[in-house]
Amino acid sequence: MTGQERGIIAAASYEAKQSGIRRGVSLWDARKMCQDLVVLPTDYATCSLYSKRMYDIMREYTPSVEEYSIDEGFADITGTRRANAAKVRGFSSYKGYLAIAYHMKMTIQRRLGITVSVGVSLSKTLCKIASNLKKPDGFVAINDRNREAYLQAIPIGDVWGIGPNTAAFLKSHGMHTALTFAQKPYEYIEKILTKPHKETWQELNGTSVWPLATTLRQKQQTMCRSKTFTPPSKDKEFVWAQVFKNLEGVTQKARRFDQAAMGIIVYLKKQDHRGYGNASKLSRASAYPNELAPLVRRLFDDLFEPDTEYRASGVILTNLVDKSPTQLTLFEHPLELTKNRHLYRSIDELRAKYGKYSVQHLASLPARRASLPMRTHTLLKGESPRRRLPVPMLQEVVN
DNA sequence: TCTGGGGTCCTAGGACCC
DNA sequence: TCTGGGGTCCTAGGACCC
Repeated sequence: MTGQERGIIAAASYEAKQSGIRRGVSLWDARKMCQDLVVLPTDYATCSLYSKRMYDIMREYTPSVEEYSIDEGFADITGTRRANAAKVRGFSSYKGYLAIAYHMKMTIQRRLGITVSVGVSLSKTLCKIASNLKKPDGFVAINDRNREAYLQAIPIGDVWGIGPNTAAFLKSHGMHTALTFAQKPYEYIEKILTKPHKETWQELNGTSVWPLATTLRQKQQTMCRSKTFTPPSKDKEFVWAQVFKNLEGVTQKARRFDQAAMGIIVYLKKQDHRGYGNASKLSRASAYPNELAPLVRRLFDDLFEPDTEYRASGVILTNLVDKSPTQLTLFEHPLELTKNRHLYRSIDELRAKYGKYSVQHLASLPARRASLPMRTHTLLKGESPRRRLPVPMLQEVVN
């Protein structure tokens, strides 16, 4: 089970799931459910190495592979029977496409030493259902003949793309299983649902409407940093420091990917768990907190209500663009921009070398102090870089 | 389920135009 | 006074996913 760093379970082992522990359960509750629970930190590096190897194997069978997430992908093997015939001949008693899928599953298992569950079917949604049926070592094919029998046993809320809201809505209309939903006439579905769920209906009925996304998305469209603070706070300057910390984090991430934002959203979460946001457009793309600070502060001031408890804050960079050739507007000073570029390149290098808390804007210190009382200072003193850190200069911009 | 963090896509409705 | 018909673009927020 992993999820140490966030206070909730990010992924649960099959043993843990037997005790009722699922993704999203708080660590507190999880420990209550299972006394000898083992919680591990997330090992992203190892996971992505295995992920890459798994996708490489899948591509040995077909070029049409979608890397849906780190541990879940789609492969379209339509039309590859001839190409794969020699490879899979005599390997199993399966024929045709099933023989290819089974060979793929067993090759992953043999080379990587992990089991995977495979679902073979007519659409992505049906494949999801099939692969979920016999985890962790499943091999299930859903075809026209057995489709209804399988769908009958699937609760409507377990269908990929049908979340809690739509599940409740469909139940109120008498649809409790994937089958009762899929069997409604399309004219009826069309009246009560919108595009995504109409498409889910088609996918459940064996019509594939979601093509595979076979090319990796090169750049993200938005980036976000958010943090829940415990306990919640009414203290405006504390909450502001949290916002600023998120601003630092999210702009650093953007710089790492050579992207910059044309828009920005500041949001705060109240005790009702709802987010309240304030958005603005930028005249020019930026990924520098000192440039963005005055604007972000204004957005924050407009948003913040006194005597209100806030439990989380976040900053979202929107309309991200490639940073490389920055277009200046008529009245901007190239000198300032160059200064910023050098300044933040140095800051990013220092952080890479001495840790992410080694350099930070004064404005976000109150937030850091609350969560990491000692570490900040130890790092600053212990590692003492020769040059003076440019932090005071940044603070002026903030205020 | 007293609920973390990081994303995507879709839609309703307002602003604005002819 | 109360007013048509049609279009586009943008934004806030909902819903969902891992």
